[in-house]
Amino acid sequence: MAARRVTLRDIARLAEVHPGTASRALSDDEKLKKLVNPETAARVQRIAKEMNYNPDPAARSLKTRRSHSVGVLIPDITNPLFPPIIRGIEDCLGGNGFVVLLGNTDDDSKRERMLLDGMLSRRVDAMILATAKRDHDVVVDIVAQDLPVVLVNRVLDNHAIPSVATDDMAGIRMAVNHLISLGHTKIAHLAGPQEFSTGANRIKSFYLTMNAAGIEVEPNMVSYAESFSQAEGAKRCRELMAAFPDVTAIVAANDMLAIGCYQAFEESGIRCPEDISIVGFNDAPFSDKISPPLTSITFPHYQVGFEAANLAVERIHNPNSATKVLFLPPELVVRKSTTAVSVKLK
Amino acid sequence: MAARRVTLRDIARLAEVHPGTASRALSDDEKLKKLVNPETAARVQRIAKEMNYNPDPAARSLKTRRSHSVGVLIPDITNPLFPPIIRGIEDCLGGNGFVVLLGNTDDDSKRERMLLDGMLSRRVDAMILATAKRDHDVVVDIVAQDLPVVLVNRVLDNHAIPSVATDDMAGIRMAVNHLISLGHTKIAHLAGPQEFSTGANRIKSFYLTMNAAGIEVEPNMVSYAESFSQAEGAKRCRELMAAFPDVTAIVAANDMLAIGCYQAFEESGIRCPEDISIVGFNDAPFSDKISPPLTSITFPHYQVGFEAANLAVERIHNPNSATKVLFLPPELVVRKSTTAVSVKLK
DNA sequence: ATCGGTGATGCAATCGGTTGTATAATATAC
DNA sequence: GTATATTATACAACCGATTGCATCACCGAT
Repeated sequence: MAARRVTLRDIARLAEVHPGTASRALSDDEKLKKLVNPETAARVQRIAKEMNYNPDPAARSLKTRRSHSVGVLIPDITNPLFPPIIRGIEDCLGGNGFVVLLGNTDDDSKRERMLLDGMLSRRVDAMILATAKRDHDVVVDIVAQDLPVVLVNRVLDNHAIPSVATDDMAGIRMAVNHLISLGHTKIAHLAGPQEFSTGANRIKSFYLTMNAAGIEVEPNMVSYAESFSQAEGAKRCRELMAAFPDVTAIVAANDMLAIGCYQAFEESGIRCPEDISIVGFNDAPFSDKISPPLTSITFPHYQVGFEAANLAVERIHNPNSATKVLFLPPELVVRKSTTAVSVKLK
Repeated sequence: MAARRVTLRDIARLAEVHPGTASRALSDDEKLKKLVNPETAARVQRIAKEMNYNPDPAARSLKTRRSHSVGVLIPDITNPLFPPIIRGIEDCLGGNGFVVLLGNTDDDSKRERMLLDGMLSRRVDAMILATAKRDHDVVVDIVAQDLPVVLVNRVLDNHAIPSVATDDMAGIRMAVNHLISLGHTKIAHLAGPQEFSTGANRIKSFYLTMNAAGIEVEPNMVSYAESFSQAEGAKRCRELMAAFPDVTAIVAANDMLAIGCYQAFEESGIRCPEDISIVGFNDAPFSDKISPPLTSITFPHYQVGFEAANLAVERIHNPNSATKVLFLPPELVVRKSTTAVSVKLK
């Protein structure tokens, strides 16, 4: 039946006040609200509730330039890393009366542009970017619009933008030190694509940690995957194993790459963890179910999303609030893919 | 800098026409557009493009009651079944100029209500419900508002609402027949919760298929899980194995339950597939990576989402279009968790 | 020359809240 | 008892696009 929506004028009429007064009585803004007599305000509020009044967001946003919505851009929701992050974002935002506009960019800047435009034109109150690329085109663009932005899962080198992420460097440090403590020294790194901050930070930390332990990294014992995919993992692992048969452990830049390695191991009859140990990164939801269960670096995905949304809300309410950069600690989850180094029988 | 947004009046001024004329020139509505002189229209359009004009959605939606956004309600994005569906929805919607408002209900009707209200008050043009519950409270509520609704991943018994899903019955039929063709006759069913249409349809199909094959299902050889979780799967599987040690195969209502069974098998030293075969449902992303890789029923998740969105768009443009109910075919993916029945050595 | 018709455009109301300013009513001060 | 604050409310413009209606120019027909 679609009964005509109840409007501010309706409740004003019932409360026998002017719409303007009614508006103030229902305002969240304390400054405005205290302009109206408490009794009148109470009456208006009661009637509004009785009538189940909901202000029209279009009308409101037309005047106020506020949409109570936040745009979220991620590479691909199909990547198991993102669902929990999104979930955190949505929970926080929803709790604050905001709604989430979601877009998948596929790391394609044309798509990203398009989605962003759509969101900007819909007057989102803030943007949360979970894209991991290191270029900041889009970011500066948004900043130029005076729109709050929060990065999630990555930070800018200069920490100029509010961000929430895990500490990639610390994570890799834990991974490497774990292997070292098991007696490994011939450790290879299967690095991710370098245009992602995650790929770049992890490789950096690998070198630093190895050096700190006094272990020299042989040239080419770090291999670069062109994507965070299983196929690339397998391919690079094959090359690595062929070039360095005496490697006893691999630090993979993420779980997908690690799983690709499993495949390469199997092909060449290498047993994991007996012959080689491997540790992943991200602790993807299935990492504990594969065989052998993968030792990995986990971090609180949900909280990362939640906190990012929190920062966004803070920024919306106070655009001049401090530019916080939050790192949530990673943790090492030891499973069955790593074990003490054994003397290889030739 | 936040340069003031360019408005319809701006381009009207530049094109030296009245805003009303400009509006018509830029309208998608052919009826309106042909009211204006083609030359004038072209000029207006050119200027609009040059000035990078974007109509304010708030203003537009205030007048037209259209928001060009669609609400999507799912139980939990963290459930691996949903990301590809969401992705399909977003791709289709985005291609049609709509934006997605996403909400996670956790199958909690209070949460669902809240999210729905938020979306309704934001004047979404349609709702897509991926919640699997069989009660239709929310649905009737939306229909009462004259708002297009599409169900995804489930259908109503009476097919009264446009929906897109896979054919649960056909899927289970394939699973059961696969086991039968491998020589199994002592087949148990680990059923899902019955308040979900998926749980209900799958159990029904199990009985039908077994009967059609002339195999009698022993009482209690169908066990009811209280949730689609690994823990429930393990628990029910233990009970089942204790009560029916001679069962040679299990049809699980979904992959999570099947994985729970793996755990139960391991506890009691039952080998899969040597001692027992098992089939899952959904083909979750990790089902091929676990050990043994799980035989499962797959269906085109992405397409299901895409088509659902398509239906929604169709409904938005023509509310009286036929109430389509689309079933996308499931497929059996045979992996290593099922094998020909072997004579058990006592 | 006049009229009806057609095509193109201008005009103005409208969608539903918000908010700066004016006004009225009451209280306080002298 | 008049002047001045103070408080509560009313008024009206406004956000930016849409659309029914009015208008006007120009056409061919009579």
